Order: sequence, then structure tokens, then C-alpha cells
Amino acid sequence: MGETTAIPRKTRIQAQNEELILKAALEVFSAYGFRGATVDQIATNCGLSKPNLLYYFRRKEDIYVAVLEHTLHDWLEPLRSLDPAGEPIEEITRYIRTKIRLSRDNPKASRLFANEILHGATAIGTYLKGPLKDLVDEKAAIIRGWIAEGRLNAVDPHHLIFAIWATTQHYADFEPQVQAVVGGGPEVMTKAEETLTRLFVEGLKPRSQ
Amino acid sequence: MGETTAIPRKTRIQAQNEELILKAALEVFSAYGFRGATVDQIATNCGLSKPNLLYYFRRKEDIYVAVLEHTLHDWLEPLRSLDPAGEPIEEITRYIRTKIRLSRDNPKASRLFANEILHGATAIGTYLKGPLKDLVDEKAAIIRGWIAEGRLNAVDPHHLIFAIWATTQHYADFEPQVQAVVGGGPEVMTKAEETLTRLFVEGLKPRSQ
DNA sequence: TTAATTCTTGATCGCTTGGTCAAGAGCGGA
DNA sequence: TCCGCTCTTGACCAAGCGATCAAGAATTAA
Repeated sequence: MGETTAIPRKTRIQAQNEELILKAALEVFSAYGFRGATVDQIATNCGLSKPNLLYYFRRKEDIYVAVLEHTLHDWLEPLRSLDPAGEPIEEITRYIRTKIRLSRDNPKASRLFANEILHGATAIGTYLKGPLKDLVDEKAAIIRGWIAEGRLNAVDPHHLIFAIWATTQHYADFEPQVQAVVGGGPEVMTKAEETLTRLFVEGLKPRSQ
Repeated sequence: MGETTAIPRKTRIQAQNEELILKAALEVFSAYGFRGATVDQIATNCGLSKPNLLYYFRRKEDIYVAVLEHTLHDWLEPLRSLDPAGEPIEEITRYIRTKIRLSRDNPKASRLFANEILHGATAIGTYLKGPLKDLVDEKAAIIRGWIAEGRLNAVDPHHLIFAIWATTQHYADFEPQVQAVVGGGPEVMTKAEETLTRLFVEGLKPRSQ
């Protein structure tokens, strides 16, 4: 009791391997979903044996939760940085642009979450109802304020945020469909960014000004 | 050879059971995805034994493809009925309204497709590149025509269609998230419909008119 | 009623997969 | 160098799953 409670310091090897595992896990889970992915796949993908991988994460689910948590924070950063002191149209334009570029540069994270939520969000359900809801409510209040000041068209802030999420993440989550319809060149994403910003800006800019 | 070639007429029992199976399969596949779903689950779900189910569909994949095809046609009906002779804003408003109601009334179909595409669209890839692309291109041309006539704001038609798909299906595919953030009452969907139509209408209505 | 056909199922097989275990290899501090 | 701890792995296990099969039950056509 007088001693310091056991603090499990992380070995160099531990930190290194856990990072390898999380990277491989994102790859595999985002491609096949939780049930579709296999521990063997993840192990092979990062050059470890299966028992060795299970030495670092006892259960498959532990890897899954770890990679979800590890990715969630970064994913919400753009919304977090929506600035109440900024110019409304400019702030929202920047948000859309950041989100769609995140979707382009890190589609695996998008697909990981999409799959998790699509299948009931059992692993991150409490997170959604807690921190996520709090963040969204906070930003929705800001938008509501802008609307009250007449600086934005009157739309429901929550559903506006949903719309931005849906449209931007669509390009990562439904990539095969987008690819099938308009092809897969790099110009697709720039065109998407252009179209979405115009659509939302025109949709939100007050008529009388 | 002189005889008529064997036409496999469907028995009453056949038709009845196949319908039961497809219904149960939609339920299970939409909830767990292809790999996550089990033949046993589907069988139990429709009151048949597993071998009996496999008497009607030889392989698990056959059930999956069947239920996909069975649902795809209905799912695209709203886009198909976009009328080139109609009033642009009115047509698109109707399309959004129809889509979001379809998403509300048949979320399982939405989730079935979402899962299929999210995991690479291996089963319907050729359909996407064929009939779907053709349909979308056709409707995009109509929208492009409306824009050329100055009856709509200038946005890329393909990406506009993607945006409508994304925003409307979001409420089915990401239901747990929507529920976590704004709750699950029936007013959510009406509010969503209202917000989306306003957003798109304001975004598409030409400023100078 | 009879005979052919369709339908149904218990038992079972082969394979995949998550997870365990014991035993050895590697590493770091004294 | 030595010793304790961390790390690694081949072999293995039990459960779950897709699929098969043979044999019996139900249905249908005559």
C-alpha cells in the first residue's frame, strides 16, 4: 500500500508492435468489418504470428475497440475546430473542405466507422450518446446563433451537420459506386469539393443581404 | 429433342418458401452483412431447417445475390421517375422526398446496399458499371439540360445525385448515430425532410429570376 | 389408389476461426 | 556473466459454419 501501485510502463517493443497492430487492424477491419476480419489476417498483415498478436491484445474485440478509439479523436477534429468567432459561411466552407479531404486521404477510417455504425454501433454506442452528442450539440448551438443573427439561412443545425457528414463521407464509404458511375480519377474529388461547397454555400447564404 | 425443353415451373410451395427466404435474408443480411450473417440465422428466421433452405438456394451467396437483385429495382425507382418534362425544382424536391421516405420505410434495403458497397460491391459491381451508370448518366443529362436553360444553379449533376443519395440514405444507414445525437422520435424524419429540401432547393434555385 | 415427383430433415463432414498452452528465445539490469 | 522478465511461436482445441447426403414425408398427377 505504501508502495506506488504498479504502473505498467511500455517497452520499446510493446509500443512499436502495438502501433504495427493498430495500423494493420485499421486496414483489415475497414475492408471486411468486425466479423469479416480475421485475427490471422491482421497478424499476417503486420508480420506477427497470431499468438504473438494475441499476446498484446487478448481478444479480437480488444483490437477492434483500440483501433476505433485510436481513430475517433482525429476524425472529429474538423468539427471541433468550427470557430464561433469566425464568419459563418467561411467556417462552414472550411469544414466541408476539411472533411472531404479527410475522406479522401483517410478513407479507411471513414469505412471503419461506417461499418461500425451500420451494424448497430455496439462498440461505440456510449461514445456516440456522450462525447459525440455533446460536441454536436455545442456546434449546433453556434450555428443556431448564426441563424438567429440572420447570417445563415434558417435550417436545422443538427440535420445540416448530418448532411455535411453524409455528403463528404460518401466518397470514402461508397467509393466503388462513385467509381462505377463517374470513374476514379483524382479530379473526382476536386469536383466533389467544388460541387458540395457551392451547394451548401448557396443553400445557406441568406437571400436578403 | 422434339419435346419442349424443360421449363421449370414454380410450385406453389416453391414460390411461397422463396418469398419467405428472401424476406428473412433481407432481415439478416442487412443487419450483419454477408460474412456476418449465417445460413442458420436465415433458416431459423423463416422457420425452415437449414438443409431445406439450401434446397431452394444451393449456396449462401445465391441467397445474397437473389435478395440484392430482388431489392435493387425498387430502390432505383424514384430516380427512374425523374421527369425531364417536369419543373426542375419540383422534380428534385419530389425526388428527395421520395428517397427519404423510402429510407424511412425500408431502411433494411438501404443498409443492405450500403454494406455491399462498403465492402467493395463484389456482387453488384457489374450492375453498378452497367445499368446504374446508364440510369445516372441519363438523369444527369436531364439536370444538365435544366442548368443550361438557367432553371437550376450550375452544379455538377452527378455529384448532386450523390449528395441526394448520401443525405437521404444517411438516416437509414447511420441510424444509431442519428438516434444518439437527436433521439429517435418520428419527428426526426419530418425535420430531416424539411431541412434537406430547403437546403437543396435554396442551393439549386437560380439567384437571378 | 398408385406411382412419380417434390419437399423436408437428422446426421455428419471438412474447413475456418478465435483463443490457449507450454516451452523456448531474446533482452535488459545488476 | 547471470537471472528475471518480456517476447515469440508451433501445436493444439473447441466452436461455428457452409455444405452434403441418404432416407423418409408430403404432394401432385394419373
